[in-house]
Amino acid sequence: MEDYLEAIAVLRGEEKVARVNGMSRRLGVTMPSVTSALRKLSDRGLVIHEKYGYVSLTDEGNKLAQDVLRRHRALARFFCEALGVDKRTGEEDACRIEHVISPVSMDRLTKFLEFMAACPFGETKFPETYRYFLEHGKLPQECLRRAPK
Amino acid sequence: MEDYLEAIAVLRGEEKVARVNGMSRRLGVTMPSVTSALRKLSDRGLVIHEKYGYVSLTDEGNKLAQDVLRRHRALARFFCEALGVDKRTGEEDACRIEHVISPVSMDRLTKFLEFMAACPFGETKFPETYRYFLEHGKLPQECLRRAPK
DNA sequence: AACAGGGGTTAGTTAGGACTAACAAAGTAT
DNA sequence: ATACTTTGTTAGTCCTAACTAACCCCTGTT
Repeated sequence: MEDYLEAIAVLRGEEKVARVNGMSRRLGVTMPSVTSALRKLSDRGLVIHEKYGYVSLTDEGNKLAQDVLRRHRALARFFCEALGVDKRTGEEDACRIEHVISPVSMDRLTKFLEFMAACPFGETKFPETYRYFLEHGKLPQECLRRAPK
Repeated sequence: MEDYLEAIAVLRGEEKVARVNGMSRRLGVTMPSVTSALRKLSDRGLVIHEKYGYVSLTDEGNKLAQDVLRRHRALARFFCEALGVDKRTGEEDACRIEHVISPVSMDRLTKFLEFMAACPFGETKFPETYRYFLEHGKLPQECLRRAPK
């Protein structure tokens, strides 16, 4: 179901509106599958979908969708940028993992990306400095000192 | 299904033999679920299971189980040791992700762990040095030189 | 105004994977 | 040897999430 929410959010961003057909193609499922998913999501108060019309998200649905997207993007970045996996594969893995990873691990992974970004010149002691970063939310003094500007 | 194979391999390691009851408790499912899974796996030639008897793996089943275990252990190590996730959560995430991660990403993750382990004093330029490590299978000269012995 | 054709829906199926209830085999104790 | 307990199995049900086939809406063309 999260996939459907995510697809709606992305389509509305890319093409202004989300329709059954677009979702169907994006998700690689048939239109009846989309229709039935939308009915369920509508029952749960997450999407708005009047018959034969456009699809949009309720506030609650949007919150969920944005959260999935956040996870997706972080995972994709991790695989592609950090681990050097090709974009296609990284995206696919993000798509599957985003639904099963725990909040705790997700949080750590996000922090790891921040840590990488924060590291002056990419130089660091890993995982020692990362541990410090986790605890204090910033790099240790001696690490920052090495980075003028 | 991979979970069942994995459970058999682990139980045979821990308690010498795998039985339905043990698998049931380890996997958190009822015994009928185990029985029915075993029938399927047996049909596919992956496990050997005579009624009311012990459960074991065929060569092919064992190969698959060992592969899942390898993935599981690498993922758990990554979450726990690299990212600093608590053991419990790391294990749970490994359990779920091991079934959906692509071979490519799994390979990179494994390499990342090797990279971490190989890094003298844990000091490195990430991700630059990691990229070098990926390409050449070892740390660059100037990095090794800093590590006497 | 009729009518194609694409988008959308409904109805009905299938497959996987879990569950409960009830029964059968094995093991253990008296 | 028999009765009880534990372990396993069978049968039948449910739920989810996909699918196909067949039927609706809508719009643009002529």
